[in-house]
Amino acid sequence: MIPRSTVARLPLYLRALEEIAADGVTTTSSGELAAIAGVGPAQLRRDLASLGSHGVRGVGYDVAHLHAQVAAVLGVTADLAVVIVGIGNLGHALANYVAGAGAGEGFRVVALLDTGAVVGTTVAGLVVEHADALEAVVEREAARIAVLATPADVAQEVCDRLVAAGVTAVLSFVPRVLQTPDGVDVRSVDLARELQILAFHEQRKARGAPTTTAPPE
Amino acid sequence: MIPRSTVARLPLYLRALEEIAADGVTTTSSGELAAIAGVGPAQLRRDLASLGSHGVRGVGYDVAHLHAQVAAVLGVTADLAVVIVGIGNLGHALANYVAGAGAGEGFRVVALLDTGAVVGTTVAGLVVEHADALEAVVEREAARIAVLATPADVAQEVCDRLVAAGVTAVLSFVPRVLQTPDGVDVRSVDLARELQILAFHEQRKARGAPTTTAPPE
DNA sequence: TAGTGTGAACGTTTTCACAGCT
DNA sequence: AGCTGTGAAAACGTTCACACTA
Repeated sequence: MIPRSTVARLPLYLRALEEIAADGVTTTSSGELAAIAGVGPAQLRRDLASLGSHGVRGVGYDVAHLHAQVAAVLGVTADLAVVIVGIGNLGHALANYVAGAGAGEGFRVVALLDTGAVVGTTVAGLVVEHADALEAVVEREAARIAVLATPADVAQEVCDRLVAAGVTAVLSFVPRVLQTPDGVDVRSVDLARELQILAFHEQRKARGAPTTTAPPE
Repeated sequence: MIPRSTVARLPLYLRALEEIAADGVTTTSSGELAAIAGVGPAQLRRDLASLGSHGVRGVGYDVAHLHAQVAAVLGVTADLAVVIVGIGNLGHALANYVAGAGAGEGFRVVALLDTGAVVGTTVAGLVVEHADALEAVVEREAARIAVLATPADVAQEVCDRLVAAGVTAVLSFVPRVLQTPDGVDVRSVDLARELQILAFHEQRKARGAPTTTAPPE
C-alpha cells in the first residue's frame, strides 16, 4: 500500500515537521517541507497522498496533524524496546544517542549487552549485562528490535541468537551481510561502503570534470 | 555509464571477494559471490558486466583480477585523505574504525578536529586538533573527504567551512539534511531514520501478519 | 556441462502537467 | 490565486530466460 521508497522518506518529513513546529509555524506547504527534507515538491505530495493524507488545496498542510499522522504510520507513537549488543565506542555512542532524544520519541533502550570489561558498568543510565544472558534479556523485555555493534566475527552468531529469542528487526553496524529467516528485517549501516561510494564519485569528479567542464582557472 | 545502484553494490562485492580470497579460493561464480553479497546472481552478473568485466563463460571470475578491477572502479587504490570532525563517542569510534583496516585499504585518516576537552589528546594515533584550524588542516592535508560527527546545531556551519576549504565529499552522521553546492557529494547515515523504518515494518508485521497468515500454533 | 553476458519483459519510482478545490 | 492530489509519461532498476562460449 505504501511504497518502500516512500517509507524510507517518511522519517525525513517527520523531522522536517518537527523543525517547522519548533519555529511556531502551524501550516506549511509541499514546497517548504520538501526544501527542508531535501526532496522535490511533487515527490513529497505523492508520498503524503499515498498515506491518505489530507492537505487542503490552496492552503497546504496542518503541521501538528501531519506530524501525528506520519508518526502513526511509522509506528513510533508507543515506545519500542531496543536492545543494544556490543558496547564498544560505537555501541556506547549509539546507546547515548537512542537513550537521549536523538532517535525521536518512539524508542526506549531497555538493555545493553557485552562480554568484555564494560559488563557491570553504567552506560546511558543502564547497567551493561553479560551477553550470556541474551535470550533471557530479550524475553524479559519482550524486545523486538536489536542494534548490533559487535565485532564482525561474532555478528552472525549473535544475530542468530537474537532472532531465536524473538527479535524481528535488526539494525546492524557490522560490515557483514547477515543471514536471517523470512520475517526478520535487517538494515545495515556500513561505514566502509559509504566511504567507497564517495570515493567513486570523487574519482569521477577528478577524471571527468576537467574534460567536460572548463578547469577552474 | 555505471548505474548508481550498481555503484552502491560494488563495495559489497569487494568485501565478498576479500572473504573468498581469504579462504584461498582463486576462481568463483556469480552464484557464490551473489550469495555472500546478499543479492541475486543475475543482478551481480549485470553489475559486473556494466563495468566491462570479463568473466569466463563456463568457468566464472578470477578472484584477484576482479578484486583489482572493482577496487579500481571505486577509486580505492590510492589512499584518500579523510578528516573527521567531532570526536565524541561516535567520532572516536569512527576514527578507530577508519584508521584500522575497517574501511578497507583505500582511506587514511589524516586529521581529527573538535572544540572540546579532547583537543590535544591522542585518538587512533592522531593528536586531536582544534576546529578553529579547520581550513588550515584541510588545505595542509589536501583532504577531499570529511566525516561529520558534530552536534546537530553546528553541522551546517562546519559543513560550509569544510566545503569552502576544498572538501568535495561529506559523510554525515548528523540527523539534518545538509545544504551543499553542486559538485559536493553528501551521504548521510541516520540512526533515527533507520530505526523508524524498522518500526514501520514491525508495525506491519504486528498488524498484518495475524490476518493474512495463519498465526503460529 | 557449467556459467557468463544480455535482449526483452516486468516492476518500481520519479517527474510532469494540470484538473479541481478552497 | 494558490496549492493539493493524481493520471499519464518517462526514467530507472530488476528479473527472466536463453544464446553463446570455454
